[in-house]
Amino acid sequence: MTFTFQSKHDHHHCISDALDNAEKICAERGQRFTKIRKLVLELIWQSHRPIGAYQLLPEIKKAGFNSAPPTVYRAIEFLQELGLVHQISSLNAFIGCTHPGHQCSSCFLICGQCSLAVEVESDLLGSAIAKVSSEMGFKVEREHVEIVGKCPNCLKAEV
Amino acid sequence: MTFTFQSKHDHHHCISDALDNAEKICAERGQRFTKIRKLVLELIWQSHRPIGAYQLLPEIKKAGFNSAPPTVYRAIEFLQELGLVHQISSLNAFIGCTHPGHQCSSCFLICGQCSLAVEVESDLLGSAIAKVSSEMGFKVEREHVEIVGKCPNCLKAEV
DNA sequence: GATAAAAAGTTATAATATAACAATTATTAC
DNA sequence: GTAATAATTGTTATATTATAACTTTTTATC
Repeated sequence: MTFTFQSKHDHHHCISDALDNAEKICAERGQRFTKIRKLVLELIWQSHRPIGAYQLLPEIKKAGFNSAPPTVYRAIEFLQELGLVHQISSLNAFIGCTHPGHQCSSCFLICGQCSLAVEVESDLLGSAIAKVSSEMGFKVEREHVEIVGKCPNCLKAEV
Repeated sequence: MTFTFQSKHDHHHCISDALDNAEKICAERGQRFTKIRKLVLELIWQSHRPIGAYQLLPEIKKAGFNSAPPTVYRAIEFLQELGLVHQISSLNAFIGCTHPGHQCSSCFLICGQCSLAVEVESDLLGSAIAKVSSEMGFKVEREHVEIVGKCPNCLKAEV
């Protein structure tokens, strides 16, 4: 049921799933899922496109919160630490995690045209990284795998 | 002869190799390897650590060039387009390419402690990315694979 | 309810990157 | 060789992204 570039899907379901999941994970870890944190997560989940921190500020203001940068960065940091949000470094942007709690390696397929991004888990990828690292005597802590290209929708539209 | 976290190597050789290579690639492509471009490449190659654009500015000034940000960003952009330099997005930094001209997928192993970074080529990684992408109907254009962790030197020093 | 801890508000600023236009240098055509 | 053209670099200003430091408010604990 995860998003796979197919344009037809019930996105409200994506959002509510993400929020429910967050609620659960916060509870498990004894962390507070405050209004701002929830709002920021919801705003990040407004689409399957990575979104910049500053783009969230106006909406946060509309919702009646303080909308200075630290507000949104603090919420994002919190969400990242719980694995609910990922940073897409090459875009200076953030996206909701579609596999929260999973240990498996994942990568982001990011369309350079429409900006849609899909997170894909892959054991093959994980083992490739593990092999490369162990051969170098390197101990992996974090992985950032961002693949930029064209999504199937944009490829189809090209013809 | 590529750097692999082993601390003992003739780094002057790394630098001169990189500059020679750049010279050759520029010639092949009919591009001008100007003084600034050469200097910036040399400065980026001063170590095997990703370096920020602003860190280069003082050295550029010392060398008697204009040292406003556009100077260095333009040179970096040029070098990136020729595949001589890579951006490490997660650090907002740049590093010299150790496999210029190669088509193979590569990833960066970045030590979170000493900041040393090694670029490793891997067919296994390439095929994992190819598989994941093709399954999604996604056409790959660029890959950013950044693995953060601990290098063998820092692991050894830990005990 | 008092106390301590956590979170959010607030102000200021740091760090990174680019836009826009002018001046210079190199290349090409004649 | 010189004029015209293109490429590169200089320069000024500013946009974008992110964090530091301190205050106030809210929540949890005793």
